Amino acid sequence: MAADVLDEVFERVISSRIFRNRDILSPDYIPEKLPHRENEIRRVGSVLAQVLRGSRPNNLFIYGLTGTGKTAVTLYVLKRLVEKARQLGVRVSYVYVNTRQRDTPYKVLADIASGVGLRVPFTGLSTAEVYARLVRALSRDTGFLIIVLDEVDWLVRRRGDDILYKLTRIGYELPRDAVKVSIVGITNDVRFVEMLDARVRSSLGEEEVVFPPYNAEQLRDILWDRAREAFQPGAVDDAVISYCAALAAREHGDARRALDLLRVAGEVAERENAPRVTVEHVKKAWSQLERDRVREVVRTLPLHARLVLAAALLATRLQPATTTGELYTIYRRLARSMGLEAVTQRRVSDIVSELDMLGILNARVVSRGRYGKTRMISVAADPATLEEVLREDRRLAALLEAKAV
DNA sequence: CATCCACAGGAAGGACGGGGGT
DNA sequence: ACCCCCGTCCTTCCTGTGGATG
Repeated sequence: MAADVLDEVFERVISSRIFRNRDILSPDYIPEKLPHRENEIRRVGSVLAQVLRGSRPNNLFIYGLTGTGKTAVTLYVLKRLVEKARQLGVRVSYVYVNTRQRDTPYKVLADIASGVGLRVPFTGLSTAEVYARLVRALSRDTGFLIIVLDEVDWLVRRRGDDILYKLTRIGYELPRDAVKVSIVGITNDVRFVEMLDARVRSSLGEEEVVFPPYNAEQLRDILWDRAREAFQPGAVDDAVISYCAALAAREHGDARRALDLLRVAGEVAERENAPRVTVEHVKKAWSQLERDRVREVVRTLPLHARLVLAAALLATRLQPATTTGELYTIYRRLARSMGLEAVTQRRVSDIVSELDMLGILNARVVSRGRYGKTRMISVAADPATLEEVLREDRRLAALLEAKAV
């Protein structure tokens, strides 16, 4: 009997009425065509193509909001460039590091090192030692190396621009006939340059390309482009695509979100054994994506951060926004009732900032004149989802049960 | 118009656990 | 075995500040 159930599942997956090739909608997929990014491809390409003439490309800075195709365009250009270079007998390689996931100087250097075939332990060495080894390895290398630092604003915000400075100067440490290194910095934050040391700024900003967000119409083109290959004929219609595009356009034209949305909508439809994807499926997908995101974030939060979150949740039951001081009072009460030593208000302030950056809380600084300067803190994520995730911890569930704040 | 609130947020550093090189 | 380094949380101490109030 169990076999019959499984057979049914297998059959459904194999002969999907929805998907033809789901991978085409995956976030890692680099498509052959990038609609509405022709100008950007041309600009990035003409900077990096200098290697084909045997000269080091200028360092390049790419700005644009999330999901505007910065990463896709960069990787697309590099992939094509490496192919072309090989035909011409030019040695070109590149290393891609997402500094949001690899958010310390050590990890970034270690990734670059392993990208050029150097084995580096993931901890234990000093950063200076990894740098020295990297320099040694590069000294023996020839050709061109392009280092892509994606979401580099995260790294700089948290760790400063020291490694950026070092990396932009790595060429001076190498023999003249060794590899020529170029840096491509990608950032979501336009004001990011202001955080940089003037020397880094001028070095990294030798060339700049700005990626404008997509509008709903462009998003539709992008979605259709992928949907045609990813879905079975007739499995999606224009209403579904337009709806995805509209939702994503509202989120500053984020194509990644749009594609995620479409993929998950397809998955929902498949699970329901529906003949095709509907707008309802997209709506479900939207909330599922949000839940996944919140769950993922909350799960990795340290205990006191979760307590702060619980405190914020309790506070919003009474009022839309809470000051830092009020939040701290509630938090302290929660901590004490759990028999925990409360962390300082300074620490809670940092936790709030982190939660704000993660999009779980909203915190904006306001001045209330005589009544001081503080932050008004509110819950940004869906409260019900948040509560559900927090309740996975039994002790927190008990705290959230309490009516009185 | 100066004052002064209630914090913001920078700087320095420490405890601790996970992991080196030699 | 020894000492070293890093990242994560956290503390302590600190200077800075927008604008209602007196």
